[in-house]
Amino acid sequence: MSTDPLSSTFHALADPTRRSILASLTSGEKSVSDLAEPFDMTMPAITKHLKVLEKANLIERSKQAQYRPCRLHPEPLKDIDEWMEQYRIFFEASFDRLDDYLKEMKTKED
Amino acid sequence: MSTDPLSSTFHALADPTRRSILASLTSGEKSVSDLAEPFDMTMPAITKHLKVLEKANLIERSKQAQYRPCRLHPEPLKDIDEWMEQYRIFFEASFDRLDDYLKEMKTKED
DNA sequence: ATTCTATTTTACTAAAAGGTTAATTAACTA
DNA sequence: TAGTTAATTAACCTTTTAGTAAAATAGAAT
Repeated sequence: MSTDPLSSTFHALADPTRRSILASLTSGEKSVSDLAEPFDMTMPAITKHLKVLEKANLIERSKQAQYRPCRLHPEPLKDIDEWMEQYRIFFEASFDRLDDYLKEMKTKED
Repeated sequence: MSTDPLSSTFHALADPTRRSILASLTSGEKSVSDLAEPFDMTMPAITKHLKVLEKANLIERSKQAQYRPCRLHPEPLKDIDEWMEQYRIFFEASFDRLDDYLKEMKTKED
């Protein structure tokens, strides 16, 4: 896997378990066991998924007694949102707006 | 890699070469050789990257003589954009708006 | 001090990713 | 028809991923 931030973020999101963990964190901080509960998977597997999310900077961790709670760190999602910007014209555009855009491109060529 | 559409899309985007190929296609249809030109990589490697993009439905291909031109198919990006929706409150929100949101959540609990 | 609970680390596995070179296919060109 | 160009396939290699089971760590509770 490439190590640039955008690649790390996309990679972390390319797994349904990890996306589900993130969604679970939208309702607040959670322990590892809480996060693991919905999945038919051993704890070490969850630990690994959390490491991937942590390396992508999508979660932050702390310590409370023997717990290592996780919370959402949404900044990398903002970076993805900004990366998407260059494509919005292609998927958000009405045909009219795309047509305008293509005409604009042509004008710049002259 | 998981085979659900969102995972395929995120996986395809988790590589700088593939993101660069997509960006290159924003200026229109391109042949494989055209797409390969900026990279210090053999043609089979590019062919593989194109297959990943194609499986993720991010590009479409056609035939013109001995060429197999690619064009952008942006729909899966729209799906990502929609998936992001649930997180916008966390990364787009002013602190005030996030505060409102959290109060709203609390209200729902009662 | 011992035991229980929460989590991580280690060691191992199988499959997938991302690249290579060499061979192959397909269509144009002289 | 022979040769050239465009692209893919086949075979191979190395690293990473995603999981496991078993052992280790750390703090809480009895």
